[in-house]
Amino acid sequence: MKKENLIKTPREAPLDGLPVSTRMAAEDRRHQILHVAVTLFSQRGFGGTTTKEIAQAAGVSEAMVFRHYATKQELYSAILDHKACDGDRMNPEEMVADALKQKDDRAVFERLALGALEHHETDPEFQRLLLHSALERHELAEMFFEKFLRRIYELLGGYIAERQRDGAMVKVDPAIIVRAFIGMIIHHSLNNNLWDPDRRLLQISNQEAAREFTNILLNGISTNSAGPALDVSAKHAARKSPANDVTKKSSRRR
Amino acid sequence: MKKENLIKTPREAPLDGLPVSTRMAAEDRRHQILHVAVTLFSQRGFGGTTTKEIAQAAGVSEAMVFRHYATKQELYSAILDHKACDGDRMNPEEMVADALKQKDDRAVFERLALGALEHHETDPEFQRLLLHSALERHELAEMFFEKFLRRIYELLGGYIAERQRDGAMVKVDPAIIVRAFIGMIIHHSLNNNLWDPDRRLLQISNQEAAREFTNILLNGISTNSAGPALDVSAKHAARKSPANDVTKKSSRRR
DNA sequence: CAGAGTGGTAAGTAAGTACTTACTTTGACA
DNA sequence: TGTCAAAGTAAGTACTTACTTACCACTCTG
Repeated sequence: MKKENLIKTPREAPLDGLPVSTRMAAEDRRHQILHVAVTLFSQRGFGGTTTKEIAQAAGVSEAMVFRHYATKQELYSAILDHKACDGDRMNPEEMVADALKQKDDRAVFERLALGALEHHETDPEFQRLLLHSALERHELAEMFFEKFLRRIYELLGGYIAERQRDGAMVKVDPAIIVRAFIGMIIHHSLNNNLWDPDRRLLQISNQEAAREFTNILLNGISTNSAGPALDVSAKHAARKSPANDVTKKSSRRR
Repeated sequence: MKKENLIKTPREAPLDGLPVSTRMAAEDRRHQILHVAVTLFSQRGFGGTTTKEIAQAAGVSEAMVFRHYATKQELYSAILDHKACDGDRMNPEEMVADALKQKDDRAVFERLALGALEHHETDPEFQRLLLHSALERHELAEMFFEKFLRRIYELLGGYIAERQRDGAMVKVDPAIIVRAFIGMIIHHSLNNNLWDPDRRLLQISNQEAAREFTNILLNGISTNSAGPALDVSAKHAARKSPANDVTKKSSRRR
Protein backbone atom coordinates (compact mmCIF):
# COMPACT_ATOMS: atom_id res chain seq x y z
CA MET A 1 0.00 0.00 0.00
CA LYS A 2 1.29 3.39 -0.99
CA LYS A 3 2.00 5.68 1.84
CA GLU A 4 2.69 8.66 -0.37
CA ASN A 5 -0.88 9.51 -1.12
CA LEU A 6 -1.45 9.76 2.58
CA ILE A 7 1.50 12.03 2.99
CA LYS A 8 0.51 14.79 0.63
CA THR A 9 0.79 18.31 1.95
CA PRO A 10 -1.85 18.57 4.56
CA ARG A 11 -2.98 22.10 4.08
CA GLU A 12 -3.88 22.16 0.39
CA ALA A 13 -3.99 19.55 -2.35
CA PRO A 14 -3.75 21.84 -5.36
CA LEU A 15 -4.79 19.88 -8.40
CA ASP A 16 -4.37 16.18 -7.94
CA GLY A 17 -4.33 13.16 -5.76
CA LEU A 18 -0.65 12.45 -6.15
CA PRO A 19 2.41 12.08 -3.95
CA VAL A 20 3.21 15.77 -4.10
CA SER A 21 5.08 16.84 -0.99
CA THR A 22 6.25 14.51 1.73
CA ARG A 23 6.33 17.24 4.30
CA MET A 24 4.08 16.60 7.28
CA ALA A 25 3.03 18.30 10.46
CA ALA A 26 5.26 17.19 13.30
CA GLU A 27 2.55 15.35 15.17
CA ASP A 28 1.45 13.47 12.09
CA ARG A 29 4.97 12.40 11.34
CA ARG A 30 5.44 11.36 14.95
CA HIS A 31 2.38 9.21 14.67
CA GLN A 32 3.43 7.79 11.37
CA ILE A 33 6.87 6.82 12.66
CA LEU A 34 5.29 5.19 15.66
CA HIS A 35 2.91 3.26 13.49
CA VAL A 36 5.61 2.08 11.14
CA ALA A 37 7.74 1.06 14.09
CA VAL A 38 4.92 -0.97 15.62
CA THR A 39 4.73 -3.02 12.47
CA LEU A 40 8.46 -3.55 12.22
CA PHE A 41 8.98 -4.32 15.90
CA SER A 42 6.11 -6.77 15.87
CA GLN A 43 7.62 -8.49 12.86
CA ARG A 44 11.26 -8.51 13.85
CA GLY A 45 11.42 -7.62 17.52
CA PHE A 46 13.22 -4.73 19.12
CA GLY A 47 16.74 -5.94 18.54
CA GLY A 48 15.93 -7.17 15.07
CA THR A 49 14.74 -3.80 13.80
CA THR A 50 17.14 -0.99 12.92
CA THR A 51 16.39 2.68 13.17
CA LYS A 52 17.42 2.97 9.55
CA GLU A 53 14.72 0.52 8.50
CA ILE A 54 12.16 2.44 10.49
CA ALA A 55 13.22 5.67 8.83
CA GLN A 56 13.11 4.12 5.38
CA ALA A 57 9.70 2.60 5.98
CA ALA A 58 8.48 5.99 7.11
CA GLY A 59 10.04 7.63 4.07
CA VAL A 60 12.27 9.99 6.02
CA SER A 61 15.89 10.18 7.08
CA GLU A 62 17.08 8.53 10.24
CA ALA A 63 17.59 11.93 11.80
CA MET A 64 13.85 12.47 11.74
CA VAL A 65 13.28 9.36 13.80
CA PHE A 66 15.65 10.73 16.40
CA ARG A 67 14.13 14.16 16.25
CA HIS A 68 10.83 12.66 17.37
CA TYR A 69 12.12 9.97 19.69
CA ALA A 70 15.40 10.68 21.42
CA THR A 71 16.43 7.02 21.50
CA LYS A 72 15.25 3.75 20.06
CA GLN A 73 14.25 2.77 23.59
CA GLU A 74 12.04 5.81 23.87
CA LEU A 75 10.33 4.90 20.63
CA TYR A 76 9.72 1.44 21.98
CA SER A 77 8.34 2.82 25.21
CA ALA A 78 6.01 5.09 23.27
CA ILE A 79 4.73 2.04 21.44
CA LEU A 80 4.17 0.19 24.65
CA ASP A 81 2.27 3.11 26.13
CA HIS A 82 0.22 3.37 22.99
CA LYS A 83 -0.57 -0.32 22.98
CA ALA A 84 -1.26 -0.31 26.70
CA CYS A 85 -3.85 2.38 26.04
CA ASP A 86 -5.38 0.14 23.44
CA GLY A 87 -5.48 -2.56 26.02
CA ASP A 88 -7.30 -0.34 28.42
CA ARG A 89 -10.01 0.28 25.91
CA MET A 90 -10.63 -3.43 25.89
CA ASN A 91 -11.87 -3.59 29.46
CA PRO A 92 -12.90 -7.06 30.53
CA GLU A 93 -14.65 -5.98 33.71
CA GLU A 94 -17.22 -3.83 32.04
CA MET A 95 -17.57 -6.23 29.14
CA VAL A 96 -19.09 -8.83 31.40
CA ALA A 97 -20.35 -6.69 34.26
CA ASP A 98 -24.02 -7.44 33.75
CA ALA A 99 -23.44 -11.07 32.94
CA LEU A 100 -21.58 -11.36 36.22
CA LYS A 101 -24.42 -9.78 38.14
CA GLN A 102 -26.95 -12.08 36.55
CA LYS A 103 -24.71 -15.09 37.14
CA ASP A 104 -25.05 -15.93 33.51
CA ASP A 105 -22.12 -18.33 33.23
CA ARG A 106 -22.37 -18.79 29.53
CA ALA A 107 -22.42 -15.10 28.81
CA VAL A 108 -19.49 -14.44 31.14
CA PHE A 109 -17.20 -16.92 29.48
CA GLU A 110 -18.39 -16.56 25.94
CA ARG A 111 -18.12 -12.80 25.94
CA LEU A 112 -14.65 -12.80 27.38
CA ALA A 113 -13.57 -15.35 24.82
CA LEU A 114 -15.10 -13.51 21.93
CA GLY A 115 -13.67 -10.21 23.09
CA ALA A 116 -10.19 -11.61 23.30
CA LEU A 117 -10.40 -13.48 20.01
CA GLU A 118 -11.64 -10.43 18.13
CA HIS A 119 -9.01 -8.24 19.69
CA HIS A 120 -6.29 -10.63 18.68
CA GLU A 121 -7.71 -10.86 15.20
CA THR A 122 -8.03 -7.17 14.56
CA ASP A 123 -4.67 -6.39 16.12
CA PRO A 124 -2.38 -9.37 15.62
CA GLU A 125 0.61 -7.09 16.01
CA PHE A 126 -0.23 -6.79 19.65
CA GLN A 127 0.24 -10.46 20.34
CA ARG A 128 3.53 -10.55 18.48
CA LEU A 129 4.77 -7.45 20.24
CA LEU A 130 3.77 -8.97 23.54
CA LEU A 131 5.59 -12.20 22.83
CA HIS A 132 8.70 -10.40 21.73
CA SER A 133 8.59 -8.35 24.89
CA ALA A 134 8.14 -11.40 27.05
CA LEU A 135 11.02 -13.19 25.38
CA GLU A 136 13.23 -10.14 25.63
CA ARG A 137 12.07 -9.72 29.22
CA HIS A 138 10.83 -6.26 28.50
CA GLU A 139 8.60 -4.14 30.66
CA LEU A 140 5.52 -4.61 28.49
CA ALA A 141 5.40 -8.23 29.47
CA GLU A 142 5.31 -7.43 33.16
CA MET A 143 2.85 -4.63 32.52
CA PHE A 144 0.61 -6.97 30.61
CA PHE A 145 0.86 -9.48 33.40
CA GLU A 146 -0.07 -6.99 36.09
CA LYS A 147 -2.62 -4.95 34.21
CA PHE A 148 -4.32 -7.75 32.40
CA LEU A 149 -3.58 -11.36 33.16
CA ARG A 150 -3.73 -10.88 36.92
CA ARG A 151 -6.95 -8.89 36.63
CA ILE A 152 -8.56 -11.56 34.51
CA TYR A 153 -7.55 -14.23 36.96
CA GLU A 154 -9.06 -12.24 39.81
CA LEU A 155 -12.20 -11.39 37.92
CA LEU A 156 -12.91 -14.83 36.53
CA GLY A 157 -11.46 -16.67 39.49
CA GLY A 158 -13.64 -14.69 41.87
CA TYR A 159 -16.71 -15.40 39.82
CA ILE A 160 -15.96 -19.08 39.64
CA ALA A 161 -15.43 -19.25 43.39
CA GLU A 162 -18.80 -17.63 43.86
CA ARG A 163 -20.48 -20.11 41.55
CA GLN A 164 -18.76 -22.90 43.39
CA ARG A 165 -20.27 -21.68 46.64
CA ASP A 166 -23.60 -21.63 44.83
CA GLY A 167 -23.02 -25.27 44.10
CA ALA A 168 -23.16 -24.59 40.38
CA MET A 169 -19.56 -25.47 39.66
CA VAL A 170 -17.29 -28.24 40.70
CA LYS A 171 -14.83 -27.36 43.43
CA VAL A 172 -11.50 -27.19 41.68
CA ASP A 173 -9.04 -24.37 42.31
CA PRO A 174 -10.59 -21.55 40.28
CA ALA A 175 -7.15 -20.56 39.01
CA ILE A 176 -6.87 -23.91 37.26
CA ILE A 177 -10.18 -23.37 35.54
CA VAL A 178 -9.20 -19.88 34.51
CA ARG A 179 -5.94 -21.17 33.18
CA ALA A 180 -7.66 -23.85 31.18
CA PHE A 181 -10.06 -21.39 29.64
CA ILE A 182 -7.55 -18.64 28.91
CA GLY A 183 -5.35 -21.34 27.50
CA MET A 184 -7.90 -22.41 24.93
CA ILE A 185 -8.41 -18.83 23.81
CA ILE A 186 -4.83 -17.62 23.72
CA HIS A 187 -3.61 -20.77 22.10
CA HIS A 188 -6.28 -20.48 19.45
CA SER A 189 -5.25 -16.91 18.70
CA LEU A 190 -1.61 -17.89 18.74
CA ASN A 191 -2.32 -20.59 16.22
CA ASN A 192 -4.14 -18.18 13.97
CA ASN A 193 -1.50 -15.48 14.22
CA LEU A 194 1.68 -17.46 14.48
CA TRP A 195 1.72 -21.16 13.81
CA ASP A 196 -1.03 -21.70 11.34
CA PRO A 197 -2.07 -18.43 9.75
CA ASP A 198 -3.63 -20.26 6.79
CA ARG A 199 -5.79 -22.29 9.14
CA ARG A 200 -4.62 -25.67 7.98
CA LEU A 201 -5.50 -27.34 11.26
CA LEU A 202 -8.73 -25.62 12.13
CA GLN A 203 -10.83 -22.96 10.53
CA ILE A 204 -13.69 -21.55 12.51
CA SER A 205 -15.17 -18.15 13.19
CA ASN A 206 -14.45 -16.39 16.43
CA GLN A 207 -18.11 -16.79 17.41
CA GLU A 208 -17.96 -20.50 16.91
CA ALA A 209 -14.67 -20.81 18.75
CA ALA A 210 -15.92 -18.76 21.68
CA ARG A 211 -19.08 -20.83 21.83
CA GLU A 212 -17.38 -24.22 21.62
CA PHE A 213 -14.66 -23.38 24.11
CA THR A 214 -17.30 -22.13 26.48
CA ASN A 215 -19.29 -25.31 25.96
CA ILE A 216 -16.34 -27.49 26.77
CA LEU A 217 -15.40 -25.51 29.81
CA LEU A 218 -18.87 -25.15 31.27
CA ASN A 219 -19.67 -28.80 30.69
CA GLY A 220 -16.32 -29.60 32.15
CA ILE A 221 -16.83 -27.79 35.40
CA SER A 222 -20.53 -27.59 36.05
CA THR A 223 -21.78 -29.83 38.79
CA ASN A 224 -23.43 -32.79 37.32
CA SER A 225 -26.66 -31.96 35.59
CA ALA A 226 -28.51 -35.22 35.53
CA GLY A 227 -28.94 -36.99 38.81
CA PRO A 228 -28.38 -35.50 42.26
CA ALA A 229 -24.87 -34.39 41.44
CA LEU A 230 -22.24 -36.62 42.92
CA ASP A 231 -20.38 -35.03 45.73
CA VAL A 232 -17.60 -32.78 44.76
CA SER A 233 -14.96 -34.27 46.99
CA ALA A 234 -15.86 -37.74 45.83
CA LYS A 235 -15.67 -36.52 42.30
CA HIS A 236 -12.10 -35.60 42.93
CA ALA A 237 -10.84 -38.34 45.13
CA ALA A 238 -11.99 -41.14 42.92
CA ARG A 239 -12.85 -40.19 39.41
CA LYS A 240 -15.81 -41.89 37.88
CA SER A 241 -14.00 -42.82 34.69
CA PRO A 242 -13.29 -46.48 34.06
CA ALA A 243 -9.79 -45.50 33.05
CA ASN A 244 -8.71 -44.84 36.55
CA ASP A 245 -6.39 -47.80 37.06
CA VAL A 246 -4.39 -47.16 33.94
CA THR A 247 -4.06 -43.54 34.82
CA LYS A 248 -2.36 -44.24 38.07
CA LYS A 249 0.43 -46.28 36.74
CA SER A 250 1.42 -43.43 34.49
CA SER A 251 2.66 -41.39 37.39
CA ARG A 252 6.27 -42.30 36.80
CA ARG A 253 9.01 -39.73 36.87
CA ARG A 254 11.81 -39.72 34.38
CA MET B 1 40.83 -10.37 32.75
CA LYS B 2 43.95 -12.47 32.68
CA LYS B 3 43.84 -15.30 30.23
CA GLU B 4 47.33 -16.51 30.98
CA ASN B 5 46.51 -18.49 34.07
CA LEU B 6 43.93 -20.47 32.17
CA ILE B 7 46.36 -21.38 29.46
CA LYS B 8 48.65 -23.43 31.58
CA THR B 9 49.82 -26.76 30.23
CA PRO B 10 46.91 -29.10 29.66
CA ARG B 11 47.43 -32.80 29.95
CA GLU B 12 48.44 -33.32 33.54
CA ALA B 13 46.98 -31.68 36.59
CA PRO B 14 49.94 -32.14 38.84
CA LEU B 15 48.60 -31.64 42.32
CA ASP B 16 45.07 -30.34 42.39
CA GLY B 17 41.47 -30.61 41.24
CA LEU B 18 41.19 -27.15 39.78
CA PRO B 19 40.16 -25.63 36.45
CA VAL B 20 43.50 -26.68 35.07
CA SER B 21 43.30 -27.05 31.33
CA THR B 22 40.94 -25.24 29.05
CA ARG B 23 42.05 -27.33 26.16
CA MET B 24 39.39 -29.69 24.92
CA ALA B 25 38.93 -32.29 22.26
CA ALA B 26 37.45 -30.69 19.17
CA GLU B 27 34.17 -32.57 19.42
CA ASP B 28 33.73 -31.66 23.06
CA ARG B 29 34.35 -28.03 22.33
CA ARG B 30 31.92 -28.19 19.46
CA HIS B 31 29.30 -29.60 21.77
CA GLN B 32 30.01 -27.07 24.44
CA ILE B 33 29.68 -24.16 22.06
CA LEU B 34 26.42 -25.55 20.78
CA HIS B 35 25.11 -25.95 24.28
CA VAL B 36 26.11 -22.48 25.33
CA ALA B 37 24.53 -21.08 22.18
CA VAL B 38 21.25 -22.87 22.86
CA THR B 39 21.01 -21.12 26.17
CA LEU B 40 21.87 -17.71 24.78
CA PHE B 41 19.64 -17.99 21.71
CA SER B 42 16.75 -19.14 23.82
CA GLN B 43 17.25 -16.19 26.13
CA ARG B 44 17.86 -13.47 23.59
CA GLY B 45 16.90 -14.85 20.21
CA PHE B 46 19.07 -15.24 17.15
CA GLY B 47 19.46 -11.57 16.34
CA GLY B 48 19.84 -10.65 19.98
CA THR B 49 22.82 -12.88 20.60
CA THR B 50 26.32 -11.99 19.41
CA THR B 51 29.00 -14.46 18.47
CA LYS B 52 31.26 -12.67 20.92
CA GLU B 53 28.88 -13.44 23.76
CA ILE B 54 28.74 -17.06 22.73
CA ALA B 55 32.52 -17.26 22.64
CA GLN B 56 32.84 -15.61 26.03
CA ALA B 57 30.23 -17.86 27.59
CA ALA B 58 32.12 -20.83 26.20
CA GLY B 59 35.41 -19.44 27.47
CA VAL B 60 37.13 -19.31 24.12
CA SER B 61 37.88 -16.71 21.50
CA GLU B 62 35.42 -15.85 18.80
CA ALA B 63 37.67 -17.50 16.27
CA MET B 64 36.97 -20.86 17.88
CA VAL B 65 33.27 -20.43 17.35
CA PHE B 66 33.90 -19.86 13.67
CA ARG B 67 36.33 -22.74 13.49
CA HIS B 68 33.52 -25.07 14.53
CA TYR B 69 30.61 -23.37 12.81
CA ALA B 70 31.42 -21.48 9.64
CA THR B 71 28.67 -18.92 10.17
CA LYS B 72 26.27 -17.89 12.88
CA GLN B 73 23.48 -19.29 10.72
CA GLU B 74 25.16 -22.67 10.62
CA LEU B 75 25.39 -22.69 14.38
CA TYR B 76 21.72 -21.90 14.59
CA SER B 77 20.88 -24.66 12.15
CA ALA B 78 22.92 -27.11 14.17
CA ILE B 79 20.91 -26.17 17.21
CA LEU B 80 17.65 -26.67 15.38
CA ASP B 81 18.75 -30.08 14.17
CA HIS B 82 19.84 -30.98 17.65
CA LYS B 83 16.57 -29.84 19.17
CA ALA B 84 14.57 -31.51 16.44
CA CYS B 85 16.29 -34.76 17.40
CA ASP B 86 15.27 -34.15 20.97
CA GLY B 87 11.75 -33.69 19.78
CA ASP B 88 11.80 -37.01 18.02
CA ARG B 89 12.70 -38.77 21.21
CA MET B 90 9.51 -37.46 22.72
CA ASN B 91 7.20 -39.50 20.56
CA PRO B 92 3.53 -38.99 21.35
CA GLU B 93 2.26 -41.93 19.32
CA GLU B 94 4.08 -44.55 21.29
CA MET B 95 3.48 -42.75 24.55
CA VAL B 96 -0.22 -43.41 24.30
CA ALA B 97 -0.32 -46.38 21.95
CA ASP B 98 -1.76 -48.82 24.46
CA ALA B 99 -4.14 -46.30 25.96
CA LEU B 100 -5.45 -45.68 22.46
CA LYS B 101 -5.99 -49.35 21.86
CA GLN B 102 -7.81 -49.77 25.14
CA LYS B 103 -9.88 -46.67 24.46
CA ASP B 104 -8.85 -45.40 27.81
CA ASP B 105 -9.78 -41.76 27.31
CA ARG B 106 -8.38 -40.57 30.57
CA ALA B 107 -5.04 -42.21 30.03
CA VAL B 108 -4.78 -40.89 26.49
CA PHE B 109 -5.27 -37.28 27.45
CA GLU B 110 -3.56 -37.32 30.79
CA ARG B 111 -0.43 -38.97 29.49
CA LEU B 112 -0.11 -36.60 26.58
CA ALA B 113 -0.59 -33.68 28.91
CA LEU B 114 1.90 -34.92 31.43
CA GLY B 115 4.43 -35.76 28.76
CA ALA B 116 4.24 -32.29 27.29
CA LEU B 117 4.30 -30.53 30.64
CA GLU B 118 7.34 -32.44 31.82
CA HIS B 119 9.13 -31.88 28.56
CA HIS B 120 8.51 -28.16 28.79
CA GLU B 121 9.61 -28.13 32.38
CA THR B 122 12.84 -30.03 31.90
CA ASP B 123 13.71 -28.18 28.73
CA PRO B 124 12.21 -24.70 28.94
CA GLU B 125 14.78 -23.51 26.44
CA PHE B 126 12.97 -25.45 23.78
CA GLN B 127 9.78 -23.48 24.12
CA ARG B 128 11.62 -20.18 24.07
CA LEU B 129 13.67 -21.22 21.06
CA LEU B 130 10.50 -22.30 19.32
CA LEU B 131 8.77 -19.03 19.99
CA HIS B 132 11.74 -17.04 18.80
CA SER B 133 11.83 -19.10 15.65
CA ALA B 134 8.14 -18.63 15.05
CA LEU B 135 8.38 -14.89 15.54
CA GLU B 136 11.44 -14.68 13.32
CA ARG B 137 9.65 -16.93 10.83
CA HIS B 138 12.44 -19.43 10.99
CA GLU B 139 12.39 -22.96 9.67
CA LEU B 140 12.15 -24.58 13.09
CA ALA B 141 8.67 -23.17 13.49
CA GLU B 142 7.44 -24.78 10.28
CA MET B 143 9.29 -27.98 11.15
CA PHE B 144 7.64 -28.05 14.53
CA PHE B 145 4.29 -27.50 12.94
CA GLU B 146 4.69 -30.30 10.43
CA LYS B 147 6.51 -32.79 12.58
CA PHE B 148 4.64 -32.25 15.78
CA LEU B 149 1.54 -30.12 15.91
CA ARG B 150 -0.01 -31.63 12.81
CA ARG B 151 0.77 -35.14 14.02
CA ILE B 152 -0.83 -34.49 17.38
CA TYR B 153 -3.91 -33.10 15.73
CA GLU B 154 -4.19 -36.18 13.57
CA LEU B 155 -3.50 -38.58 16.40
CA LEU B 156 -5.81 -37.03 18.95
CA GLY B 157 -8.36 -35.87 16.40
CA GLY B 158 -8.58 -39.35 14.96
CA TYR B 159 -9.06 -40.87 18.36
CA ILE B 160 -11.74 -38.37 19.29
CA ALA B 161 -13.59 -39.03 16.05
CA GLU B 162 -13.53 -42.72 16.84
CA ARG B 163 -14.89 -42.14 20.33
CA GLN B 164 -17.56 -39.92 18.87
CA ARG B 165 -18.66 -42.78 16.61
CA ASP B 166 -18.69 -44.95 19.72
CA GLY B 167 -21.12 -42.47 21.17
CA ALA B 168 -18.73 -41.75 24.01
CA MET B 169 -18.00 -38.18 23.08
CA VAL B 170 -20.09 -35.28 22.01
CA LYS B 171 -20.03 -34.54 18.29
CA VAL B 172 -18.01 -31.39 17.97
CA ASP B 173 -15.30 -30.97 15.34
CA PRO B 174 -12.43 -32.99 16.85
CA ALA B 175 -9.98 -30.30 15.85
CA ILE B 176 -11.73 -27.87 18.17
CA ILE B 177 -11.43 -30.29 21.04
CA VAL B 178 -7.77 -30.88 20.31
CA ARG B 179 -7.17 -27.18 20.15
CA ALA B 180 -8.88 -26.64 23.47
CA PHE B 181 -6.82 -29.33 25.13
CA ILE B 182 -3.47 -28.43 23.62
CA GLY B 183 -4.29 -24.85 24.49
CA MET B 184 -4.65 -25.62 28.18
CA ILE B 185 -1.34 -27.43 28.22
CA ILE B 186 0.76 -25.11 26.13
CA HIS B 187 -0.61 -22.06 27.82
CA HIS B 188 0.14 -23.54 31.20
CA SER B 189 3.72 -24.24 30.19
CA LEU B 190 4.00 -20.81 28.64
CA ASN B 191 2.84 -19.28 31.89
CA ASN B 192 5.37 -21.24 33.86
CA ASN B 193 8.22 -20.51 31.50
CA LEU B 194 7.46 -17.04 30.32
CA TRP B 195 4.79 -14.96 31.98
CA ASP B 196 4.77 -16.15 35.52
CA PRO B 197 7.90 -18.12 36.31
CA ASP B 198 7.43 -17.57 40.06
CA ARG B 199 3.94 -19.04 39.85
CA ARG B 200 2.14 -16.06 41.27
CA LEU B 201 -1.12 -16.97 39.59
CA LEU B 202 -1.12 -20.72 39.95
CA GLN B 203 1.20 -23.23 41.48
CA ILE B 204 0.49 -26.87 40.86
CA SER B 205 2.47 -29.94 39.99
CA ASN B 206 2.49 -31.26 36.47
CA GLN B 207 0.58 -34.32 37.63
CA GLU B 208 -2.14 -32.21 39.10
CA ALA B 209 -2.29 -29.96 36.07
CA ALA B 210 -2.48 -32.90 33.69
CA ARG B 211 -5.20 -34.49 35.80
CA GLU B 212 -7.32 -31.38 36.15
CA PHE B 213 -7.06 -30.35 32.52
CA THR B 214 -8.04 -33.86 31.54
CA ASN B 215 -10.95 -33.72 33.96
CA ILE B 216 -12.25 -30.52 32.51
CA LEU B 217 -11.87 -31.70 28.96
CA LEU B 218 -13.34 -35.14 29.40
CA ASN B 219 -16.26 -33.82 31.43
CA GLY B 220 -16.62 -31.16 28.84
CA ILE B 221 -16.93 -33.47 25.88
CA SER B 222 -18.14 -36.81 27.15
CA THR B 223 -21.71 -37.67 26.41
CA ASN B 224 -23.64 -37.42 29.58
CA SER B 225 -22.42 -39.76 32.27
CA ALA B 226 -25.53 -40.10 34.37
CA GLY B 227 -28.81 -40.82 32.64
CA PRO B 228 -29.38 -42.01 29.09
CA ALA B 229 -27.29 -39.29 27.60
CA LEU B 230 -29.30 -36.58 26.00
CA ASP B 231 -28.86 -36.32 22.30
CA VAL B 232 -25.85 -34.46 21.08
CA SER B 233 -27.66 -31.95 18.95
CA ALA B 234 -30.04 -31.25 21.78
CA LYS B 235 -27.10 -30.87 24.05
CA HIS B 236 -25.88 -28.08 21.92
CA ALA B 237 -29.12 -26.38 21.16
CA ALA B 238 -30.31 -26.24 24.75
CA ARG B 239 -27.75 -26.58 27.47
CA LYS B 240 -28.48 -28.75 30.43
CA SER B 241 -26.87 -26.64 33.14
CA PRO B 242 -29.06 -25.60 36.07
CA ALA B 243 -27.89 -22.09 35.37
CA ASN B 244 -29.68 -22.52 32.13
CA ASP B 245 -32.51 -20.11 32.62
CA VAL B 246 -30.13 -17.32 33.32
CA THR B 247 -27.95 -18.54 30.54
CA LYS B 248 -30.51 -18.30 27.84
CA LYS B 249 -31.32 -14.69 28.09
CA SER B 250 -27.68 -13.97 27.47
CA SER B 251 -27.73 -15.16 23.94
CA ARG B 252 -27.86 -11.72 22.45
CA ARG B 253 -24.80 -10.54 20.62
CA ARG B 254 -22.96 -7.30 21.17
C1' DC C 1 64.25 -34.28 17.21
C1' DA C 2 62.00 -32.76 12.87
C1' DG C 3 57.69 -31.85 11.67
C1' DA C 4 52.90 -32.44 11.12
C1' DG C 5 48.55 -32.05 13.37
C1' DT C 6 45.51 -29.90 16.59
C1' DG C 7 43.43 -26.71 19.88
C1' DG C 8 43.93 -22.17 20.61
C1' DT C 9 44.60 -16.93 20.25
C1' DA C 10 45.38 -11.70 19.20
C1' DA C 11 44.49 -8.57 16.22
C1' DG C 12 42.56 -7.50 12.48
C1' DT C 13 38.52 -5.95 8.53
C1' DA C 14 34.44 -4.34 6.36
C1' DA C 15 29.98 -3.51 7.06
C1' DG C 16 26.55 -2.34 10.31
C1' DT C 17 24.64 0.07 14.42
C1' DA C 18 22.50 3.95 17.24
C1' DC C 19 22.86 8.47 17.41
C1' DT C 20 24.74 13.61 16.13
C1' DT C 21 26.00 17.71 13.68
C1' DA C 22 25.68 21.23 10.70
C1' DC C 23 23.25 22.46 7.23
C1' DT C 24 19.03 23.33 3.67
C1' DT C 25 14.11 23.77 2.34
C1' DT C 26 9.48 25.00 3.11
C1' DG C 27 5.42 27.63 3.92
C1' DA C 28 2.48 30.46 6.94
C1' DC C 29 1.93 34.94 8.26
C1' DA C 30 3.39 39.92 9.73
C1' DT D 1 7.76 39.93 0.26
C1' DG D 2 10.96 38.84 3.60
C1' DT D 3 11.26 36.30 7.88
C1' DC D 4 11.82 32.55 10.86
C1' DA D 5 10.63 28.47 13.09
C1' DA D 6 9.73 24.06 11.95
C1' DA D 7 10.42 19.99 8.75
C1' DG D 8 13.88 17.81 6.63
C1' DT D 9 18.57 16.03 5.14
C1' DA D 10 23.60 14.37 4.11
C1' DA D 11 27.28 13.05 6.10
C1' DG D 12 29.29 12.23 9.80
C1' DT D 13 31.00 9.70 14.82
C1' DA D 14 32.00 6.16 17.87
C1' DC D 15 31.18 1.70 18.53
C1' DT D 16 29.66 -3.19 17.54
C1' DT D 17 29.03 -6.97 14.49
C1' DA D 18 30.08 -11.24 11.91
C1' DC D 19 33.82 -13.13 10.17
C1' DT D 20 39.28 -13.62 8.87
C1' DT D 21 44.18 -13.92 9.10
C1' DA D 22 48.33 -15.17 10.74
C1' DC D 23 50.45 -17.00 14.11
C1' DC D 24 51.43 -19.78 18.74
C1' DA D 25 51.94 -23.91 22.02
C1' DC D 26 51.67 -28.31 22.75
C1' DT D 27 52.03 -33.34 21.71
C1' DC D 28 52.24 -37.34 19.19
C1' DT D 29 54.96 -40.11 15.83
C1' DG D 30 58.59 -41.97 12.88
